[in-house]
Amino acid sequence: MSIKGLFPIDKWDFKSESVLADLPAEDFDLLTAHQTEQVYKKGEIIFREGAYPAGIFYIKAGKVKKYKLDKEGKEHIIYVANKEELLGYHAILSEDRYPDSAASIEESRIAFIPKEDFLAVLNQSPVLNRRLLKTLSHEFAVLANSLSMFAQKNVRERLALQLIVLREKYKVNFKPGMPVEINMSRDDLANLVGTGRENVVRVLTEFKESGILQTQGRKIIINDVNQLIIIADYK
Amino acid sequence: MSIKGLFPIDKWDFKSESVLADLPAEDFDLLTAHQTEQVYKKGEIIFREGAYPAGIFYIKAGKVKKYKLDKEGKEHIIYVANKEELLGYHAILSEDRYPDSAASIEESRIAFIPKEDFLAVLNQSPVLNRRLLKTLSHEFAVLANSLSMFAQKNVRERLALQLIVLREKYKVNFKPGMPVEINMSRDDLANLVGTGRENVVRVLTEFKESGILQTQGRKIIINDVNQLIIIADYK
DNA sequence: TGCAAAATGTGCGATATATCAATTTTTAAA
DNA sequence: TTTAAAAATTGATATATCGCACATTTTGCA
Repeated sequence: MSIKGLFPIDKWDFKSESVLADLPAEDFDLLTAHQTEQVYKKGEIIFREGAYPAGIFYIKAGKVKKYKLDKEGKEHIIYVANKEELLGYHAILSEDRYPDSAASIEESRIAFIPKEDFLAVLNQSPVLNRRLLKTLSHEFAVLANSLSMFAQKNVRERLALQLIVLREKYKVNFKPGMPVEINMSRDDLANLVGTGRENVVRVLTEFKESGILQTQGRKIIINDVNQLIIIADYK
Repeated sequence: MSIKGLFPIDKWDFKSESVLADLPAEDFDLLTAHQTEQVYKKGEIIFREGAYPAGIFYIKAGKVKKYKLDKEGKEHIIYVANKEELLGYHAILSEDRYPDSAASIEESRIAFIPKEDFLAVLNQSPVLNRRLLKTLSHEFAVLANSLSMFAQKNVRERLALQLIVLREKYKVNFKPGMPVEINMSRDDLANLVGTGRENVVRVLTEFKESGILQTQGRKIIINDVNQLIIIADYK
C-alpha cells in the first residue's frame, strides 16, 4: 500500500500569498477606510488565543509569530508571518474565537482593519472571496506538511527545514546574492521546531562545524542552503 | 511572556462542518448534476498526493483517511473524514495539486463531482463561498491544534486524544447511550498518532488495564471517555 | 563605557520512544 | 471447519531527546 515517493509535491514552496495585492481599488479603499496603524515592540502581543476578534491585521513591516500555549505556558510557534501578510482573519471567517495567539518577534508596524469593513468588502467582492479561498487552502497545505514533518522527522531535520523557511522570510532584508542573516532568539527557534533551546543549540553547533552556517551572537548566517535541503529531505 | 491558560479554546470541539447542508436548491442541483457514485473497498486509494485534481468527492457512507507518505513510504494520517464530508477541494481552490492522499479505511460510497461543476457553482453562489471560507478556517484551526499537540504531547496523550476524536466519528454507527466501538487497524491508529504499531499496542494495553477501554480483536470499546480527556489534557 | 540581566552554550544522567525479533491471535478464504 | 496469511502482541535492546545544573557570552540600558 505504500508507494514510494510517487508524484512528490514541492516541499520547498513556502511563498506566502499576498491577499491584498491587486485587489480592485474600490474594494481596497473600502477595506482600508478606517484602518489604524500601530507599532508593536519586540515581543508585544497582538491578539490572544480564545479572544473574540474585532478585526484583522495587516503587517506593513516586521515579523510576527503565531503560536499556541500549553497548560504550563510553554509556547509552540505555528507560523512566522512576514510583512505584507494578513493576520487574524481565520477567527472572523470561522465565526469563532482566535485559535492561536500572535506577537511580534521584531519591531513591527501593523494596520488594524475593523471587522465590519472586512465583512462588508467580503460581501461584495468576488475577488476577495476567491483570493481568501486560495490563500486558506494554500495555508492548509503548508500546515498539513508541517504536521506530517513533525510526525516523521527528527529535531535535526526539522531545524534544517525551518532554517530554509526562515531564510526565505529574512531574504527581503538583504541584497540578492548577499548571505542572509536570520535574527531570531534560540528560544523562538526552539518553539518553532518544537523542542528545547538546548537541542537547537546543539544542532546549530553541529551545522556550524559542517560549514553549513555561521553564527554571530544571535544571528545565524546561512552559507549552504543546499546542504540544509539535503538534511531536511533526507528521510 | 507566557501567560498560563488564559482564555483556553475548547480543544474538544471536533465537529466537522457539513459544507453542502442547506445549500440553496439551485446550487445543490447544479453541483450534483453530473455526479457519479462509486464504492471504494477498504484500503482503496481515492486520490494521490501530487496529482492534479479533476473534481471533488463527497462521502455518502464510510470513512476516509487523508495522509502523507514520507520517502520511505511510511504514511502519516492527517485526518479521518467521516460520511457527509467533502474531500479534495483544497487542491482546486489553491489551484495546485493534491497536498495529500486519500484512501478509504472501510468500505465507502463516494460521489465524484467534476471540477467544472464545482467551479461553476462557486462563481455564482455567495452561500457556497461563505460556507467554504468558514469550513476552511475551521479546518485550519483544528489542524493548528493537531500540530501544537504533536509538538507538546507524548504518545500516550496523543493516543488518548485521537481515541476521543475517533469515538465521535464512530458514534454515528451506534445507538445513543450504547458503548461506541472503534474499528480501526493498529497500523492506521499508529499512523494517526504518529508512532509505531507496537507503541500503540503498549499504551492500549495500559488503558485496558486501567479500565478505560476494552478490546475485542481489532475493535476498541471506550468505557470511560472522561479518563481519556484527563490524560489527553493533562500536560 | 561599564554593569546587570538576559540570553546562549555545554555536560550529563534520566526517560520516552524507536526498532528488531519472535510469538500469539485474528481474520478471511478455501 | 480448516488453514494459511495477516495482524496484533510481547519482550528486549538501542537511540534520540529531554531537562536539569551550571558556565559563558551577549545585550541593552544607565
